[in-house]
Amino acid sequence: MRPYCYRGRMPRVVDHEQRRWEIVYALWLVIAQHGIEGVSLRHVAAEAGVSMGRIQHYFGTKEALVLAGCTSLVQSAYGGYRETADAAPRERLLHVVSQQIPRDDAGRMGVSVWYAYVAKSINDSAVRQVLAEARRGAEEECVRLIRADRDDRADLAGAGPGDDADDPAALQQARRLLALADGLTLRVLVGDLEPAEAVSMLEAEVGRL
Amino acid sequence: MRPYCYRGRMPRVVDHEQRRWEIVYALWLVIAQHGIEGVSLRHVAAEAGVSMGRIQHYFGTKEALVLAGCTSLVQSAYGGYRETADAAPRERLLHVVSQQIPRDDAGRMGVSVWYAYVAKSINDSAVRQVLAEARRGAEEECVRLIRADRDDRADLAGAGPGDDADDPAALQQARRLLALADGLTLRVLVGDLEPAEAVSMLEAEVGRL
DNA sequence: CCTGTTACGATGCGATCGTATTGCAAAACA
DNA sequence: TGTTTTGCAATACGATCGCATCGTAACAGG
Repeated sequence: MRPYCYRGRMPRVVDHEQRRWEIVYALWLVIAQHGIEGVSLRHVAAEAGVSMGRIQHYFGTKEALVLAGCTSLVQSAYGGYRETADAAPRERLLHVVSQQIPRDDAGRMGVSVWYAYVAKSINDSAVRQVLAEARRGAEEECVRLIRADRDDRADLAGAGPGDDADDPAALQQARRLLALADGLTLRVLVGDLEPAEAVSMLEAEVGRL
Repeated sequence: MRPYCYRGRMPRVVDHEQRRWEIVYALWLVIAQHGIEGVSLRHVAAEAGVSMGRIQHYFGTKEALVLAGCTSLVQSAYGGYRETADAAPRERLLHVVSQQIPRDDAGRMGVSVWYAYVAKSINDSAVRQVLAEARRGAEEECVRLIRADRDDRADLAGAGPGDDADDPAALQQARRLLALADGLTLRVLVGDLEPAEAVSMLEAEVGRL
């Protein structure tokens, strides 16, 4: 996002990514505490301890800031998933569906922000596209994990992997798991359900594959 | 909510409930189209074709109006459920969990508004209490329906009803069904899932009880 | 040192917000 | 026919909003 003709000149060197991240994190705090309604450039600036001018400099408009907060949230979740790369498919599957269950205050904040964006996505097409892409990615990854897990167990039984055509059974399983995880997450978030119970329900569901 | 010493004097007779409902319906339209962020007294007044003064007269403050829209939404859903009073438990159960799946534009509007309130409930304790009470009611009703359905089938097999102690199995089934319905509803709402597929998944889930 | 570019704080503007206030028309009662 | 009470439209007000603009400090290259 530099000027079109960047040739190495950059006075006043600062870490742009660091600055942007500080502001996005403050944005998340504001959303978690006051909802998306409570987001104003002044509030975010105060929470981050910076001036409004800085936010304008790095994000331009409020809409761009809010959207950047959404993409950062998605990428942060994806980063957490990649750290499980060397686990068994079944463990990774359980991580995908139960990672969002809020267990501590940090988790509560993340999932509060996520739900705020979900609601916003109903009326905001840019946010909707970001979340739709993330959901499609999660769905496809779940399908892969379900098939990998099934193949693992088929190998134990001496059979080869199934056909590679699209797998409606696995797709439906994935959708069911993810939808169930979303619903349980909400109930934990509003205090209607204990985190442990939600996780154990998801474990049971994954175990029945 | 009349003056404390009402003795039948009431000039300028109007139907208060009708007036309130017109305003609440306009509020729902605004929420469905622009989200809760887009709610302002002026917008709602314009959508309802009335003056701001009337909204102030009937609801006082914006916060009270938004909360009234929430309780009206809950009661409207409850009214829809009571119309199924003379159906079999299993049919009623399917209605409870699949009624919120949006099938037409009216359904989409209702569930958009509902999701907006869900997100708001994270930071608004009054809304949270209304939704929590509704959720608890739905959960208890589902438990009743699941047990009634089970007893029906036990009667066919010649056995009596089970014990009346709290039923952890039925409770967990109810929670799982409702959470799954919430997650599927969201996916249909944002266009990631066809309504028919969501309903058929819920039918399969209810059928496996 | 000089010049150019970047980073960003400070400030101002017009729009919009929720709400308090005011005033008046219509209807019930005296 | 007043009088009173209600229903509501109109408007005024102060706060807050997003954003544009301006000024300047910091630094790189010449």
